[in-house]
Amino acid sequence: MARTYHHGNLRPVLLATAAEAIEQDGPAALSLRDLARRAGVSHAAPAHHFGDKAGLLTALATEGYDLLAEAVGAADDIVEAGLAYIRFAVEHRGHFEVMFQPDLYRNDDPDVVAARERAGRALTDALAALPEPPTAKEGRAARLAAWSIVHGFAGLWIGGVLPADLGDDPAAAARPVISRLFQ
Amino acid sequence: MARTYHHGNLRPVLLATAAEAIEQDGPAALSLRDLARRAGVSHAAPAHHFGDKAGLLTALATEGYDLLAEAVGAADDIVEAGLAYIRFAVEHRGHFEVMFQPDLYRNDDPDVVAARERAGRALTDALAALPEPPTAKEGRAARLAAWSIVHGFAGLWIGGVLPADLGDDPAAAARPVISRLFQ
DNA sequence: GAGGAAACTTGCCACTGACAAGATACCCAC
DNA sequence: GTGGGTATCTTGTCAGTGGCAAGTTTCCTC
Repeated sequence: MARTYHHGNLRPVLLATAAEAIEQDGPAALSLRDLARRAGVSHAAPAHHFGDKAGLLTALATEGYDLLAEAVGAADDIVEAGLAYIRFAVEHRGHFEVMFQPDLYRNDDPDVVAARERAGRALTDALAALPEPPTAKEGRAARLAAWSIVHGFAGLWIGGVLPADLGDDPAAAARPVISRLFQ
Repeated sequence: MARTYHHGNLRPVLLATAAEAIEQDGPAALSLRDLARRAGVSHAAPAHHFGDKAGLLTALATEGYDLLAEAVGAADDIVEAGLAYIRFAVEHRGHFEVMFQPDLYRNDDPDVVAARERAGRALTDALAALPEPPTAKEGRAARLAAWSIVHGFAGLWIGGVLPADLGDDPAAAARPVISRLFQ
């Protein structure tokens, strides 16, 4: 691949490299100049596509919510949807860490808001299989409980505070845990 | 309060200011030099007490785990312990955000490891009130489920992705949610 | 009150994000 | 095809940051 003046595919490459870098060193250590170096472009090239650092992370969060919606939507069982959520968080840790840290990006950006709503719908749909709750209030509590338990397990797993003898398969470790909520 | 060469109380002041700053702008935006300015000392003063930025955040995480252990330990009911966890996360958001982002600090520092274990014991103790599980495996799943649901709710609340009409009292909003797990 | 340690300062360097201005390649109307 | 407009990328610069080294001031102990 000859180096031309135009990279031609810079935006997605930067996003992918950013996700990888965050996965390794966390969002705080992310450097736009490092991304540019890895992509073989000048230090100011990222700014053209994303404006600034927050812009890049906004795009990354948007991509993350869409990936999450896809992953959860593909599950056909309620527990499987929860495990898909956890699998997404661990396999796309870079995206996940950004998504739920609103200080890192423009939380109210229209694109990210729309993507977040799509993901929210996918989660709600997955929970539609639950027995119809007696009141709307209880229905909401049930949805929040399900979301909380999978989000919490994912966060703890990523946070590195869980005992090491849980193994290295988060879905396998999570199954008996989240099953306690749906019985 | 006359300005003397020796600040005299710099370490705790820096920790408190750091927690405040992180609460406002997130851990990524934290600047040691800004902390030093706010405390009225030179830009290199923080390094004396903490070595480097990771050292300061290590101390902050340690303090956070101790505060968490205290908060959870003071609750006498299992649901109350969960709500105390969530209240801690929201009221000490600065500590909380650092604690579960291992990339930010020295995760294996002896002090922070010890504090983390103290907090873990406090959580386990709070769960001792649960009915004795038939197997050790189920007992662990129950503990992880409880930890996950409160940790997840706290993370979602802080992440700013929960619907706004939940109000502004996280404990009140969380009670019906986490109660679903203990019934 | 002397000596040594602790607390803090000044000065410096490499790196970063953001901005401005310029260079190059692409693409569409004609 | 070609000329002009535009998207893409580069070079240059600036203030701010973290970390290190060396120096200064205060405290504390014997």
